Amino acid sequence: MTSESSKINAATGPLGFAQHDHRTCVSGGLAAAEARCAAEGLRFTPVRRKVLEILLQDHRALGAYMILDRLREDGFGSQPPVAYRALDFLVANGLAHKIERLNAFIACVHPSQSHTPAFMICRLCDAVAEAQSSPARGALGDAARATGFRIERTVVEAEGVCPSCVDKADA
Amino acid sequence: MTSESSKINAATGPLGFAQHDHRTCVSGGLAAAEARCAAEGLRFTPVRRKVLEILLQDHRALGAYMILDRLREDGFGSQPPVAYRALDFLVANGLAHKIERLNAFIACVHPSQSHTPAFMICRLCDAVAEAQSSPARGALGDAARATGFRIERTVVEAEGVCPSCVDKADA
DNA sequence: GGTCTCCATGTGATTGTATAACATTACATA
DNA sequence: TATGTAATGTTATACAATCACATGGAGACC
Repeated sequence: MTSESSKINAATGPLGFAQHDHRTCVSGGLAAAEARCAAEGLRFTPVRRKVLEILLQDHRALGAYMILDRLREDGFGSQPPVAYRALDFLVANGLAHKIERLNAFIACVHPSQSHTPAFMICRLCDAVAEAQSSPARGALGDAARATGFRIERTVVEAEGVCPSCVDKADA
Repeated sequence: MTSESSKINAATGPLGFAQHDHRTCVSGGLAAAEARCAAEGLRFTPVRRKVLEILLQDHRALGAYMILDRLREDGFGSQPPVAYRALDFLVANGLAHKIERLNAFIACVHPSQSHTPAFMICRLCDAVAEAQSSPARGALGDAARATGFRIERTVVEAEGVCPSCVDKADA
């Protein structure tokens, strides 16, 4: 990673590219996950919790091996399957998302409701914001209906420049 | 690759999941690429041509190392950068697309016009159909405008079941 | 309490995807 | 012919993902 130093500081950076009190993101996210797992009889084990905590610390997508490094620092297993299994669990249960464009993962910002997420990825600072989408309502949905394709899942990711990087570029 | 045997035969399979005369796909695609490169002063070199030809043979996304194998068979260089550079050229000039969900590549079905493609990926037979999309007009565009995010490129991919696999499942 | 079973965790090894770094070749043109 | 540039080629390596198998703990059941 060559550009780590130019990245935003998550503690003061954007969530949905907006300023916010970042402390509540981690604690709130963990609490919400805990509640959801309890409600649905899922096992929110230490590794899974730790991985979600790691993801919640940044509004940015993390690669599996970055996560693995942090797991190792905290005394967890450090082989790839440890991270991938926890990530699979989190993604399967809507607590995290995979950003296909980056082959990387990010915590979900509203894990309570079921949703079809869309992402905005800043190519300058790597920040990622989650939005709602309903691709099945637009041109894609029309094409699917026309051909008889049955949509089960959609990936919607926009790459571009986030507001704060736009400002910096203009300045 | 475990599921090669269960895949459709491209020669009789769907394009946009519709039956068609597949012979014209390869020759027509190559001719269109040739014309476009000539018109824009791009160099349609032997490797680039071969890679496009390989992609045009299937309406399905091919991984880089699959492409590399076929390049080797035809006496081209067989190291990763050979394939990746040709693919970069094709993608940059709208002659092919990357399917992020699959980390794989597919020939563009209408390379003449500039467009924002969307893809429908069949999880049963791996066929991929290209459609149009205009994500900036929907919920994602609203979110981007609301936050000030400047969209430069979008990835829209739907995973599901294509019409012919739906039929087989029902039968 | 025992012990069985299931699931999660852990490890080592392997496969697949992508790029960095650098040497060489092909070609246009001055 | 000399020169600049784009394309090709090679080696090596980083990053992403999965396979196969061993271990261990939590809860169900007797």
